[in-house]
Amino acid sequence: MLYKIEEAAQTTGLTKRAIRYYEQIGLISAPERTEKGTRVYDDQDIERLQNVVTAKEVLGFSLQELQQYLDLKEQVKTVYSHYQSVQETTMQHEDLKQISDSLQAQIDMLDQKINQMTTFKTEMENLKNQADNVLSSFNKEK
Amino acid sequence: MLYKIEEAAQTTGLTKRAIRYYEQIGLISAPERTEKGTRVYDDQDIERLQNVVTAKEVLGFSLQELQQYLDLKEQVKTVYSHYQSVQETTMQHEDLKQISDSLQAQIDMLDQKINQMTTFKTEMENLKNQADNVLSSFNKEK
DNA sequence: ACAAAATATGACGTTAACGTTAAGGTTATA
DNA sequence: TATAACCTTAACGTTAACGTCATATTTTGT
Repeated sequence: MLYKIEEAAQTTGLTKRAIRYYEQIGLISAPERTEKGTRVYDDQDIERLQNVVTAKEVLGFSLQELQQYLDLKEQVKTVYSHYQSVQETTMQHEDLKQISDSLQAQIDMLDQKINQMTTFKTEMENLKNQADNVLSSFNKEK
Repeated sequence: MLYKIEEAAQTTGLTKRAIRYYEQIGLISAPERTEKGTRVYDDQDIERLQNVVTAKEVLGFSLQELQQYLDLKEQVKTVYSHYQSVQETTMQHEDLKQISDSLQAQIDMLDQKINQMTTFKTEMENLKNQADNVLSSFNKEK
């Protein structure tokens, strides 16, 4: 399936302006264009956009941070797809270790956030129980 | 222990400007002042500041959203502490149900985010394994 | 084929969340 | 006690992340 920017906006929940902006700052790669310059998005493009939206919402990253996060993912995929010829490329042992370390840092950070969120959630659940207690004692008195 | 704004900034990782700004927009309550107007923070103040910082980082909320989140918590605490006299106050059954529903909405949202984050984490772990695989095959060849 | 609707590229506007500087009071310390 | 280091408010500056025209092309429905 192919989509123009309006449909892309609808399905991702972004505005057209935001999509163009993301393209402009390099957060997403430029999609194909028609002969005369109209942007055309395929399913993979849409999927990536969705991914960006979700990551932004969930991780609470700025677009810059998001950029780095996505770049890191891209790097690993590149490395892995060129796996066989990796010795011949400019990819150095050091670079790979760098990537691995960055990934570990991201994992640790996610872990921390997940733990903190779980704590918040527990707190909220306690609060809700308190509220519901008051509510039920309310109902008894009727 | 009592702190002036500089120390409060150091221990929370915020800037002095940010702390004053948070007070200004009502995100945190105004601390005590000395005779001549210097802000003085006690341990509870600091703890609340820390809480704000963590919540902002982890939840990725805007200060407005954070405001509502904190207000909700405050509401429940107020309700619960006035529990016995709740019938005599202006607190209506409807209001309580409203609060309970808001809390549930927050809980659901946290749950979604936790799930998504866990997904992201798993993805990162897979990527790291890939990177480490390449690394170890690198080492074997030496 | 032509009007209406959608798209493209500027360019300026807006809001949140502070940063920074200025001009004064205050507190600590040598 | 003076003076450096810190505090205060006020006001203007800055950056990110778009919103909102404006103007020109393109695409689409009839």
